[in-house]
This record gives sequence, structure tokens and C-alpha cells, in this order.
Amino acid sequence: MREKIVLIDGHSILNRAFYGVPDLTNSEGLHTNAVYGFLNIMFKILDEERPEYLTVTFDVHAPTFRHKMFADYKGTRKPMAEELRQQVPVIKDVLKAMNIDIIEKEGLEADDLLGTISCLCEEKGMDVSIISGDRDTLQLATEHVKIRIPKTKQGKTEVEDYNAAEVREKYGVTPKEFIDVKALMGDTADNIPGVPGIGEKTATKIIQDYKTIENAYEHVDELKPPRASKNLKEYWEQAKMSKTLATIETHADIQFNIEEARLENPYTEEAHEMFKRLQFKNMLSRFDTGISANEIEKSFTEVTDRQQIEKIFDEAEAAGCVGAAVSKDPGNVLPLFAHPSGFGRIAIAYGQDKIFSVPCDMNTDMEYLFGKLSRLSQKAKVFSMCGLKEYLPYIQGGNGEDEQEEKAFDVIVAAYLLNPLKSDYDYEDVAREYLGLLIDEKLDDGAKACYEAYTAFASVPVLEKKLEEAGMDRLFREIEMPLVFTLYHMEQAGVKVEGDALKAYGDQLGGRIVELEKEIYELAGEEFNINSPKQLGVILFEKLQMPHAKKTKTGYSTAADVLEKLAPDHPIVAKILEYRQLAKLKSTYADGLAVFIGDDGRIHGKFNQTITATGRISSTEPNLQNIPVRMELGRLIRKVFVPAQGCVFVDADYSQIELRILAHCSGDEQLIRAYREARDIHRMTASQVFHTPFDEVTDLQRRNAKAVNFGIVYGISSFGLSQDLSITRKEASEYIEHYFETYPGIKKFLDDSVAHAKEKGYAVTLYGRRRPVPELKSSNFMQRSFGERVAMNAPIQGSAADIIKIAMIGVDRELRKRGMKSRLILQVHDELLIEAPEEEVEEVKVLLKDKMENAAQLSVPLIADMHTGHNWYEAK
DNA sequence: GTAGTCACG
DNA sequence: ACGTACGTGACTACA
Repeated sequence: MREKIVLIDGHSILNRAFYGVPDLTNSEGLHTNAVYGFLNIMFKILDEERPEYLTVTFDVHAPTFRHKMFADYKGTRKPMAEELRQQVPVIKDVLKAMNIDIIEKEGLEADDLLGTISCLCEEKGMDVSIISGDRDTLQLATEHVKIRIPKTKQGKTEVEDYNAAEVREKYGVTPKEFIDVKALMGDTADNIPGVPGIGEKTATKIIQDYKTIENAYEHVDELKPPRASKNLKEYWEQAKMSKTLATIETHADIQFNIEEARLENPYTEEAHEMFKRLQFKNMLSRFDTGISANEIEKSFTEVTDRQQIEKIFDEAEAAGCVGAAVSKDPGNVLPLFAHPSGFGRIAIAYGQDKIFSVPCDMNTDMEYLFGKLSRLSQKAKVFSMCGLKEYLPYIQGGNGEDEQEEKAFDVIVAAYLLNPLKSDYDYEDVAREYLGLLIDEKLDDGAKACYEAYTAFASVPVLEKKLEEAGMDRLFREIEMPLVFTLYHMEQAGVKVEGDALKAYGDQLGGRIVELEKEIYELAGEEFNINSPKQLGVILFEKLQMPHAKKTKTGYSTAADVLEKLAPDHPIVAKILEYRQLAKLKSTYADGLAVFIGDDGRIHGKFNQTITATGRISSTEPNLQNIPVRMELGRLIRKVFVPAQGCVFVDADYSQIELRILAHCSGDEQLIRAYREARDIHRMTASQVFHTPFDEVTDLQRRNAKAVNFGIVYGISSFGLSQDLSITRKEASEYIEHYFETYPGIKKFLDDSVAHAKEKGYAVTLYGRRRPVPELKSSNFMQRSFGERVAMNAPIQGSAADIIKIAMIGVDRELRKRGMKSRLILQVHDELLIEAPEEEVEEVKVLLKDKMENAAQLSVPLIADMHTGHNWYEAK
């Protein structure tokens, strides 16, 4: 039996994996797709071949002998993508942790290492498998050396295998002759020039006939076609050089100790830890099950006996901290007995060995379990869940809400504060990041519920400590946790929407849309899908030959700002713009909102607390924070948002809260004075920036100044401002320059914000909320600039979010405390909407204004503008 | 699932 | 030189 060695071309496989596997990042923001793909391929090969030896080769970034011979060799090779470059040391560390042999040597390419080692091993009588994505290595194939080229097809990795015979079969030449073919035809990827006029077909034919380029050159006059003959003569020196470049060195001067390549226990504890950190869950089963099995699972107990259930709840009530979970597991319950929520199991954890799950069944229904949980949520010292708001509808019992609020802990909200950049948070993530627990995806529902409850329980102290270290413990306790309840109340309240009026509005739009469609087809001379930017681009920019100003990655841009510039050129453009506008209103708002109107005639949208990077709330299903207002036609939709019978809307929005926060944070005297004196801030900015007396500021100047003020809040850039105002970059730069001369305090504040974020790695709000800004470390100019803008914007936008959250909690609590019927129902970043019974309106107006304006004490006043109305259109 | 577009603050 | 304003979510088309 021949022994076997597997040789992996490290960079080549990593590169393939990088482009073949969709982008992946772990919770630390580390890109992992190439490492993941590499290991997938490696494990597949190891499983198949079970080799005795394994070596991975890497190129070293140093000139190779080829560079020394030929100055421009691979001179045009593109630099490695940043996300890939970062993963090179990672894969090396993983391999080292697995005790896998790595070879790299300066002045040699991976190919030459592969060639030399494979030659050595073959001479020793071993079988060799070379894993590479690079077809150049095919020249190394022999009877005992197999070249294996992995291919990714629809997410599955397949491997093409080549011994010498397969190379001959596929390419018509022997592996050695393969080099000569390449010398003739060249290889643009490797920057190897070929002979002009000789392509793959001709090259193969010539080498089949003459075996080597040298022999072909001796018979150069016989070569066909004549073009090949002539050009080989003329480019002979180049062909020889190309052959040298293409030839893989098989006798390089390297030390190779076969014993170091011996594959022994790659599944070390150290490697296991790395796999956990990289979050390669499905690879963890490779590690000894004894290591990966979580001890904690032994404590999972399913309880069905009624007395037992009572007992554990009694114990839990007496315990200090309880974690709970509710899961959708109808189990064996007949549909008749299933709970309308779809939930069928609860779990609680209140100690390392006190982890129980309780399914509902014939004897124990969900109502009973929810009742137990409600009581527990009021009695326990700390009651923790993952995503508490979702479960509040079921565990809100009687009047114990105040007690519940004080005890509540949501580990997901805590995890969000600690890292608001993640796109989603689930208990598995929290368990892994804060408890070091990896949860097997294949567990049954009971075990998963136990894990979730245990995670809620066990991560409380860990998260509390982290929050405190980050200075966010008060933000969490005094703002974010109370807000969970306020948002829950808002969702429960919902907003009444007139379904019939909405339908009528949609029908009206529909009529006009059909008209526009006809007119557009007429003008275009054909029918096409106006909603398809691709098809529209063809019509406008090819058929109608309009000048295309901007391009996107995939084709022409047909965005509104581009079309607006084109409008004078052709009547079709204005029609398309109108069509777009109406289609948007109909699909997203008229039709889109209708499906969310519930049986109570109200829309109960979701307010999400753990989505945004800055601390804002987001709204989904439907999004109630982007209901049209800027254009009159769209704004009409707001007429269907109405208060309940006998009620009125009371609406309040902060006046320029972000600029006021900027004034406060920067301490800029000019701006602070302006706000204290209640000046028209945009007019004043215009007056100072454009050196014009206050009363003589033109509308245009004021508009421009307003845009500059906006720009400042976004993290100003001359390009952005020039786009917004349709002015040159130079002019925009001058505006900015003048602005900073006028308000030196603001300039300093913005610079300090960036400097702080660069030093600490995150931006921070007035209330200690953090936003990480990893882009500031990027070597890419674009990314870094983005990071700088983020560092300027996040403290402002985030502080505004903090303040309105404080106001919301204050309003919600006060309304309830006073026993009023008025309810907070919507938040739109700087605006709050209350549905108030007629008789409470005056009290609500005072209360709302007070809570908003006094949510924070800044060095400038906070002003809330109040409106009332019988629909949202009127109340604005 | 991604890209383009557009609604809001 | 790089090629953008900050933060969201929903819809449509299309691979």
C-alpha cells in the first residue's frame, strides 16, 4: 500500500473560496468566507483520501526568481482584495492550531514548492494529490501525482481529477507538453506573453506534432498556418522566455521533512476554540464530541407533571434571577387545544442545574403556562428573556406591570447596545459571544427552549458587567428597558386606518397609472415594463438615444435625479417620473398598507429597538415612519390615518433637534446664542456664511444655508453638498469653509468626534450610547471617509434618538399614571403622535410638550411644535 | 438573494 | 486619485 500526501496550494484555494463563497462575517466583523471555503474543501479532500501526510504551501510576498529574471513578470497582477488579505493570517493560524504543516519560502512561488515536494514524494514511492485552483499545475500530473481542481457549482464543491492520462485526454498533450502549449498561446492571467497569432487550437496542434517548442522551432518553416511559422520565428525569444516562466520548478532548493507533514490529531482544543470564534458551526462536529457537547445539556429537564410544574415555578419565584423562553412547539397537542399564538412550550432557568422545559399538552394548556410565567415575571428579582417585547402580550397579567418593568431584562436589547452593528440578534449569538456556548442546530425543541431560557438566565451578569464597563448601564436600565414596554404599548394601541378611503385613493391612482402607461408606450413606440430599470434604460438610452449621465454597476441609472435632468429632452421622461411616483404610492402605500389593517380597523405595526446603528427606532410591517409628506399627492394618504371615535390626534415634532444638539455638544457660542434668541437659524447661517445682512438674505441663500446645515449633521463633504445643491464642488467647498469660519466651535467638535472615534473605535452619544466605526481603520480612502462622516453624524443622530426615547417613556408613563385614555401611537424619529379623547386634548398638549421639551436639559432650548387634527394630514 | 428605486427623518 | 452625503424599509425586477 502506497502512502499518500495531500499538497494544498494555499493562496490558490483561499482565492477560489473567497470568490466562490458568499461574504460571511463573524460577530466581531471579521470576514470569514475564504477561510470557511478553504476548510470546506480541505475537509472534503481529507475525508475522501484519508492521507498520511498533508502540507499547505503559501507564496511569500517577496520577489521570486521569475521577477528577478523578468522585470515585468506579473507586474500587472491586481492587488489582493482587502477582505481576502485579512483572511490570510487567519487561515494560517487555523492550520497551525490544527498542527498542519505550512511551507513558504521566499523567492519561490507556491507552484514551485508544490512541484518540488510532489517530485520528492513520488520518488519516495508515495501517491501525491495536489489541490489547486490553478490549471498550470496540470504539468505536474503523472501516474502517481494527481491534480485536483475544486469547482463550486451551486454551492456544492466538486473536484476535477487529473492524472497524466486525464490531462492527455482533455488537452491532447502530455503534462510536460502542456508547458510548451502554454508558452505558445500565452496566459494573460499570469502575464505570460504568447506568440501572436497562435491560439489554443494551433498551439496544441503544433505541440502534438513536434512535442516541444524547441523542436518546433527547428522545423519552423514547416509550421502551419504560415502565420504561425512567421510569428514563431519573429517571437522566438519571447516564446523561450514564456516557457521558462510557465515551467514549474521541481527541484527547488528547499528543506522538506516528510515527518513534519504527518497528519496527526488536527482536531485540537485550540483549533476548536478558533472554529467557535469563527462561527463555523457545521464544522464543529469534527471535533471530539466529548469536547463540543455542552455540559449544561445534562441539566435540561422536561416537566409534564402538574405538581412538578408548580414546584419549579415556586422555586423560580424564590430564585434571584430567572431566564425564560417561549417557543412554538405544538408537540402532540390536538389543533383544538393549540394556543392561538402558535406557542406550545415554555422553558425557565434559574440555576446551572435548574433548567426546565414544559410543553403544553392535554393536561397543561398554554393559558395556564402563560399565567405561571406572568406571575413569575412579577415575583422574580430579575426576569430575563430574549426579545421580551414579543412575549409581553401573553405574560401581561392584571396590574402587575410596574413590578414587571422593574425586574425585566432583555438580553437581546443588552447585546444590541454592546454591538449595534449586527444585522440580527438571536439567543444562539448571545450564548456564543457571552457564554462561550455553541448550540447544536439539530437539537429538539425542548432542548432549544432550555438553551434559550438558560441563555437568558446566565448572560444577565455577564451583560450587566459589560454594559457597566462600557458606561451604558444607565442607558440600558433607564432608557432601553423601559422603552421595551413603551414600544409594546404603542404596538398594542396601533393606529386606526380608514380602509375604504384607502381603497378609493388606490383606485384613483390606478386609473391615472393606466392612462400614463398608455401614453408612455405610445411615446416609446412599444410596450415594455416601466418598472424594470433595465428595460427602461434600453428604451431611453438606446432606442430614444438620450444622453446617459450616470451609470450604475449593472447599467444605466434611471433614478429620479437623472431623469429630471433629461425631462426637457423628451416628453416621455416627465410621464415616467409621474408614473413612478404613482406606482410607488399605490404599491407601497395604498395597496401595501391595506393588508395590515386588522379586524379592529387598526394597523399594529412593529417598532424595532435593535436594528439601527445609531440608536434610532425602526418601523416595519408596515413601515409607519415613511408615510409620504413632502409631496401633496402623497401627503393625502395621511387623511386615512384617523383617531378613534371621539378622539383627536395630538402631534408634536422637535424643531431642528439635531442642530440644537450640535449647538449644545460643540458649545459654539454663535449657534447657542442664535437658538437662545430663537432666531431663524437657516437665515442666520445664510447671513453669516454669505456675508449678507440678516434682513437681506434671499430665499436661495436661505435654502443653500439650510442644505449646508443638513450637510454638517451628515458629516459634511463638498461632493455631497454640491450634488444636493447642483453647484460645483469648488463652490460647495467655499460654503463649507465659510461655515467653519463662522462657527469655529462646530469645526472643532466635528474634528474631535472623528479623533475620538479613531482613538476609541466608536462614536458616543450624550447618554453614552456607542456606535463602533471600524471603517476608520480601513486603508481604503472611501471606506475611511465614510467612517469619518459616521463619526461626525452618529453622536448627533444618536443623541436625538436618546432624547426622544426619554420623552416617549415619560409620556407613556405619565398618561398611564394619570389614568388617562390618551395613548402614544407613533414615533417618527423627531415626532410623536398621540390619540387623545376630545376631553383630554388640552391636558395632553401640555403634557406632551413638557415631556418632549424637558427630556433633556441642553444649553439651548428644545422646542416641540404642536398640532392637532382629525387625521394625520391635519395634525402636521 | 441582490440591485435599483424611492418613501421618510 | 479615490467617488459620497447620515439613518431606515418596502416594492419590483431579475439572476
